[in-house]
Amino acid sequence: MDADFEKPIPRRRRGAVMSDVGRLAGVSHQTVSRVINGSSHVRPETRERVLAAMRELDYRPNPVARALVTGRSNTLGVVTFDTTLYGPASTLCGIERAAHETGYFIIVASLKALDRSSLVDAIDRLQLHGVDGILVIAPYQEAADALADAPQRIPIVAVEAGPPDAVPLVSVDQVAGAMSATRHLLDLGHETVWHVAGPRDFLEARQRLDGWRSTLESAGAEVPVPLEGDWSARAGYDLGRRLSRDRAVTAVFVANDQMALGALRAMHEAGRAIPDEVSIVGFDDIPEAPYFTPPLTTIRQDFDDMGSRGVRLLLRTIEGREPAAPGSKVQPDLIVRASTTVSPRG
Amino acid sequence: MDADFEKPIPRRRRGAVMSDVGRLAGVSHQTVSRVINGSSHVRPETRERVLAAMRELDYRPNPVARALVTGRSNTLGVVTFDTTLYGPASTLCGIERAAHETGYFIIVASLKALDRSSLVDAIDRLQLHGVDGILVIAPYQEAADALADAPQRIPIVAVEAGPPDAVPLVSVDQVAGAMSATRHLLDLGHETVWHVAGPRDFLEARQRLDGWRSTLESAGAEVPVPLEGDWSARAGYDLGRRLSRDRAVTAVFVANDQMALGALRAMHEAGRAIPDEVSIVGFDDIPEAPYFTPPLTTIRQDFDDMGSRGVRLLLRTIEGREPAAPGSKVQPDLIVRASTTVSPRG
DNA sequence: CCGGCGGATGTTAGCGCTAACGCACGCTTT
DNA sequence: AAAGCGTGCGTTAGCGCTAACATCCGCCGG
Repeated sequence: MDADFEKPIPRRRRGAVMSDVGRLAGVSHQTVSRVINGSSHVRPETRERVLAAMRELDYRPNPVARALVTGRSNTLGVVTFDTTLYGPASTLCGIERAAHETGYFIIVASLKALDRSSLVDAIDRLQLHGVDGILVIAPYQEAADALADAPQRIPIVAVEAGPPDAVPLVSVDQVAGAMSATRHLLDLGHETVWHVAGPRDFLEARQRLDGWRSTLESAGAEVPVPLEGDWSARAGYDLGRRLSRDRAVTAVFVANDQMALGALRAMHEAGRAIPDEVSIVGFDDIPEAPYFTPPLTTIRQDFDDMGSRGVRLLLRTIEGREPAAPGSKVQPDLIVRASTTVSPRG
Repeated sequence: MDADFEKPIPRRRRGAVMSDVGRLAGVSHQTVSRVINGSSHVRPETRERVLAAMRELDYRPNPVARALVTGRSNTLGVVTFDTTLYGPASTLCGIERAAHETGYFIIVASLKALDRSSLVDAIDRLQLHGVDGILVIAPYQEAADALADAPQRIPIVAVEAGPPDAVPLVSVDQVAGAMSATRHLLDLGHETVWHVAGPRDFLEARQRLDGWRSTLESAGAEVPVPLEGDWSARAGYDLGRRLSRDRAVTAVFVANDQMALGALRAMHEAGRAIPDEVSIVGFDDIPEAPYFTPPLTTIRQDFDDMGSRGVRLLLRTIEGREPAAPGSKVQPDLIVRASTTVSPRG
């Protein structure tokens, strides 16, 4: 007993805790807490002493303990599905950067399957883990549906694509992008434009398809049957071969740059000159696009920016300002390079 | 007092907690804890009742509270530096997948600067946040140095590259990869092989450089002055233009596929036929490499696998089996495609 | 001269969980 | 039959922090 009493210093395996700081500064742990949380009711002199003690002990508050009591963790959850695709990967990167700048951590939950239960499950797990808000990068129909009727106990923002009105959404205007790609080709004198679409369960793929179709229709051009790929260069190649056999094809709008690369390759192998015989437009403007053979005309999406805008929106919601901000939609840019030119029949 | 006694149900804003489950099952909250943690000292019948109560209340344990008391969080930290590069992005993806499969969460801290303090800082923040272990993807010299003398209170594993012996390392044998690339070119009859290297502060860039140089030296070939790029297609293009002006250049080993793409483009523009006049080998085997013009001969690295092996190693260390496993090094594969052929002077 | 008020601080309760011990019970051992 | 021991639970302390209240003190007006 006495022995215990003689050594009041409980040697911790971890760093100093709040009461250690308090003891050294001659105040209670609560005053230390006040200093940390910027309470105004602390005498400047006391504050200084506490700050000095914190420095001396190299004290850092324990976020886990704080999270337990406040229910807030300074952590944002991100639900994503396939981080190797250029879009999601860049978006994630932008999110991370933006979160980091505002002092938040990012915790990632990736989906194993594309069904609704796995999306709900991921949101659930993140929530349980104490995140303050969630960003969802899951631009396909199932996810959007699931998101629309998921129980939302904490703020959620969808990035890239999502259900129309259920949650705030930060996205690029896919329809407008597809329209300007198609219009660009039409303006070059092509009678019509073929389309290599993305997987039909991807919202973006559908929107690009819609933009393409409507532009063709309103221009009175024939609407060819669209082909459907899986975003990969391989799919673009396979589909490109099909297209290369049809001499009527002079212009193709491909739903992303990787598939466009494959298409470029297929055309080249088939002896179809690009852009002289066939013009091709991609979508995304990946960093490599200017170095394709030929350099690819494409639609630029700023994923990085989208990520950071998503974070800012989410943070605003969390901080309680806007209860349900509507989100925002950015216009993409057409980047004209060497893969498109006037129609050979013009 | 009596009023309080009458309403023992404290309506919670969040879900049920352990004692709610206990109350419903007619046991103490501790017994619920035992059931959850699989203690053997619970009667099967009691266990069933607890399980039923959990199901009825849709109870899920609070990981934050658990983390506070155990000091373990089922969360792994990942320190990364630029997730848009193919390598780190894929590795991160592999890590995420592997972690997810074993029930761990991933929390990401990306470095803003490439100096040592920011690496130490990132590790620190992750640690504070309660992660159980950390994976570092920071394949450049500064980071390796910082890692080597960082205070390691929790298990750390380096992935892709790191300090030789300070921490367990999971990596691909870069030197061997560079050697097989260079040897491939030499075997095709090229007198020597030029090199477009990565940034010199990247460990991988140096190792590839070393492998290239040593192969040339041991073959008695002349060692040209290597060029240094920043991994981007643009750099590959700029450097490729330089190389294209020198008619002596018939074989180039480029340190990654993106730069190789730029080099391909530059050669093409300069009218240098590939592979007939100039052969080019890349490194990484990104998914688009087979669709370049021409399809790129390259060295395949399995990043995804590396990520998951990193996680497994880390988990083994955390679980306390191997205290300091040495890590492992995988051999990369040479993938021969159409960008290389026999020397035009052969 | 005293009640009152508000600024600066301390004390007390938890947040939801696990660890450590306590204790009754039934069974074996000497 | 007394002592021992393992099983199946309950009780009690925290983990490190914040929120809410309690307390002290100096200064004001009535």
